Amino acid sequence: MKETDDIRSLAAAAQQLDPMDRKILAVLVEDATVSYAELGKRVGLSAPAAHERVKRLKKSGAIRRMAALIDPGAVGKGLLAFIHVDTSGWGKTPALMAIAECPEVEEVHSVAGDACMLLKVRAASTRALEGLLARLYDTPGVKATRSYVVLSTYLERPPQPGVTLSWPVPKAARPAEIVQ
Amino acid sequence: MKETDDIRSLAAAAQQLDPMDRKILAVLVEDATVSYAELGKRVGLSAPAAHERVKRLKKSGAIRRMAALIDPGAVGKGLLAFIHVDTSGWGKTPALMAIAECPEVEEVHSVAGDACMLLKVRAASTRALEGLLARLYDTPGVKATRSYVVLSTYLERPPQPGVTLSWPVPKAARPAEIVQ
DNA sequence: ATTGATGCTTAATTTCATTCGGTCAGTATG
DNA sequence: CATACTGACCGAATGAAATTAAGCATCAAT
Repeated sequence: MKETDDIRSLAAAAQQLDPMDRKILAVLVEDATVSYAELGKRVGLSAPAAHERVKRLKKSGAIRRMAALIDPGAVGKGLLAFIHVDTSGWGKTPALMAIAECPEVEEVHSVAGDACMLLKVRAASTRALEGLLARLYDTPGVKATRSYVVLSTYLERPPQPGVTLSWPVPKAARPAEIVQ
Repeated sequence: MKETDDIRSLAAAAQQLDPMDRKILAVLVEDATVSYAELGKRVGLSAPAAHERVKRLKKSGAIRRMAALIDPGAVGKGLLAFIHVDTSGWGKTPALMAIAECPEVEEVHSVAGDACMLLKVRAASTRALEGLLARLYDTPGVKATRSYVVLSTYLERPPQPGVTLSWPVPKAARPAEIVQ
């Protein structure tokens, strides 16, 4: 039996995405409402085959879930901001993580660089943003915050399956090759 | 006829989300695969009524689209970074906007604060991130960049329909009330 | 060569989306 | 007030799509 490098085979098995899988992902990331017949037609497969692939992609975790992407403005959350949080000591305290329960908070990352934590926040108003900042400063360990309020958004999309294969050589940018 | 404040009625008509709409959005943001019968059951509506609501939410733009949310690791993009870009002059040049074509670039915002542009980038490796930075520095008008590489992500989700109604009064945090 | 596994196909079945009247409450209008 | 209109809902019916089933080709390993 060929049981080499089994250590990461669990992850590897789940990540073996052939070109067909990538094509399917590319379609579904853009529009998850296509019928399996239509999806199959676009990638060159029958409906049940496409269905089988999608089922596998879901089970493996490559597709986390199908979601409705809503217009923040429509739900009255027109203000977007990124907040850098400096903490004293280790940032990931339960008290700080608790803000993740606010529906305003969309992302929480720990980052390398001069900030400990980075938050993406979408609120109804500057008043609401102030409320969130007040809550942040109330949290033990929070030393300082720097807010970057978004003036306008030119691009915002979920993770894409595509990867740029060749980057331009510095000082001579030419069209980049893209896969999927 | 009651034609008061018609100026913003175009937007207003599209944003009149009653509590039922919010409930529907809350369900669909989490799982867009539920049947209309199931959706109706969860919000207290018949299948056709739920269907009608969703159709209206789509048409009004409150629901932008249904999308598959994929695991970045599964497609080999394990590196996430936020890049602040300082530009000389006005940031939104066609040359700078062109990087939006890279599938690595997920977000492009102009922000208030000490950075002109803010990018959210997901790449396969530090090598790929370097390639993107190289391309950035090749772009006319780009003065400097600061990269914040994400060490770990604790929360990452699409826009939520919910809004926090009452923020804790400073220096006395109590459980926040949340609608939907 | 034979077996087993994988991945596909077409065809059949079942579930669900969508359409179609018809009812009810609220609201303007004669 | 009564009437007509509008908007939102429901149950039933129809049509489309998801899902299952059965059979076939390819490939790897015995």
